[in-house]
Amino acid sequence: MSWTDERVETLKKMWAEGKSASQIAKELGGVTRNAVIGKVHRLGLSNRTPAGKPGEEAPAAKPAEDPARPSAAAAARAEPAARPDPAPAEPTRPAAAAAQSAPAASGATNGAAQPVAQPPAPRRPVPGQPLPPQPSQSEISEETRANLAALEKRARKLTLLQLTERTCKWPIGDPATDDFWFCGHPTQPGKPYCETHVSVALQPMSSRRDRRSSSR
DNA sequence: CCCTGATTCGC
DNA sequence: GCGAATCAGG
Repeated sequence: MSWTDERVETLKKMWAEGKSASQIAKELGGVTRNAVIGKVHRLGLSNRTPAGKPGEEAPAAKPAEDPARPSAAAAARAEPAARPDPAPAEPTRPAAAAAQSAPAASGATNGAAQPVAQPPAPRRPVPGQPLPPQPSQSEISEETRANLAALEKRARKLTLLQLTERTCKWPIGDPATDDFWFCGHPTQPGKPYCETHVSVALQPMSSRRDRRSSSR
């Protein structure tokens, strides 16, 4: 793969937007983040990270870093309440993450899975009242729920910025407060969540398999 | 460990 | 010019 004018332009645009080299590399395809970084340097557009290397002068400005990030809290608080997919690292193409995870999960299982469970985002762990009445808690077994509770306590408490393809993106806590983080445990290959959260996010087709065989 | 960008150097 | 290998910080 070569650096066509088009690809270079995409590179420039994304780099200016504060995208990381690995993100750009994935977007372009056919190149590694090293290639992207190398190209960035050859193009002359460099200064971006304050923590680059010692022995150099102190950077003057750090643009595109903040303006692209602060939407993290907003995006996180808006999405997870409705759907267990905060679309963490793709502000440009929110549909990409969903389109990527959903089919992958449904195809990986038995071809019959659908996002049904909702993350416990709006819930708050209150001492003395750990489990308020929740009639619409889907069809998650008590065992699984206990499993989740235990898992959340062991969460790595990753921030939005630390999420990658291999960190579980299950939101935990209340996005409106700072009691909010992401599970962060290793994901199942090709899936957005860890094994436990995959089991609650992507449930197999409903428990009703009774078919009235009219024929005969 | 995971991530990030920076630099080097053989191609 | 290119980018893998390596380095270095978080």
